[in-house]
Amino acid sequence: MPELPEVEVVRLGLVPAVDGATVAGVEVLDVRSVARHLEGPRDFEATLLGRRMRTPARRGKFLWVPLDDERALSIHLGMSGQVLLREPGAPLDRHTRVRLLLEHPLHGSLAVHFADQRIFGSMSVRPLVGGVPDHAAHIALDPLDAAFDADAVVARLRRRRQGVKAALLDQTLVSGIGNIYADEALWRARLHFLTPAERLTRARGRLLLAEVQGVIERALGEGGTSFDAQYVNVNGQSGYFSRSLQAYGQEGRPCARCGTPIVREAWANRSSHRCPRCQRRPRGIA
DNA sequence: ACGGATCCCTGCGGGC
DNA sequence: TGCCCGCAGGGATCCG
Repeated sequence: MPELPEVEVVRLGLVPAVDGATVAGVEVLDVRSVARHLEGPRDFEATLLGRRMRTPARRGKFLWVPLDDERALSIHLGMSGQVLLREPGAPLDRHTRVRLLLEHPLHGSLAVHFADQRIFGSMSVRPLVGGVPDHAAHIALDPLDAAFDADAVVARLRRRRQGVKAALLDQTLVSGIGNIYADEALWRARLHFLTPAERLTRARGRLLLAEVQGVIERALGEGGTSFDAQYVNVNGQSGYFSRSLQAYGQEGRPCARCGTPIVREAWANRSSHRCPRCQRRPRGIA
């Protein structure tokens, strides 16, 4: 479920809790949640135990906690993952799949619950390659990265024949964008999701990326997008950006620009939302 | 290179 | 009430 802003909210919540903490306990409650730890659940537990944690980092939707041994605890929230900070011995949250016990030199003991309803998310310990977990090596920089080069991304975008939404969702081109923020950025840029990326002018491409950046920053400022209790921060609280959505989930509601009802269309086994007037189907596209 | 389908899962809300 | 269906914010992989 979570996209870049939601993952960043989780990362920010984790920083003070885990930076400098030592892992004092690890319990895998559902082995499926550590399937990406190739050495198995027992190794996951043994490997983490006693490790000191450093400042959590993120690229796109990948989140990780660097350890004291050139590896990192890698966390991907998938569609329904949550990282929750709890008192030690606190009752398990629903769908808790992994529980960590940490000892922090300043804050004392703390439990970390990894809860995940659908188990598309995962935890694993992975070697860091160039500062990034090896299984995220193919992920492109995200729009919040200091080294993000918008012009370079636009240049690559304009070489793609695929529809612009498919390009935005391709994590090897630019990372962190999911279905919500793709629809929001396209609405802001007044682009139909099937517009071939190669048809964008350089200026239009830059504008689109600026809209991506803008919507991500605003969402982050609101604590992310929550539709229900599914996406929450490390303290179990929802974000407020769902109030500001203009396209995603707005089927039948008037477009904020022109009043035409927003439509929802099936696309690539998911949904796309757009204003049929502001975001016209491009010529020659069925 | 790209679109599309499939799989990994659980749970919800709507329609009948 | 109960059952079936569609749907859900991700992504790896395979096929054509």
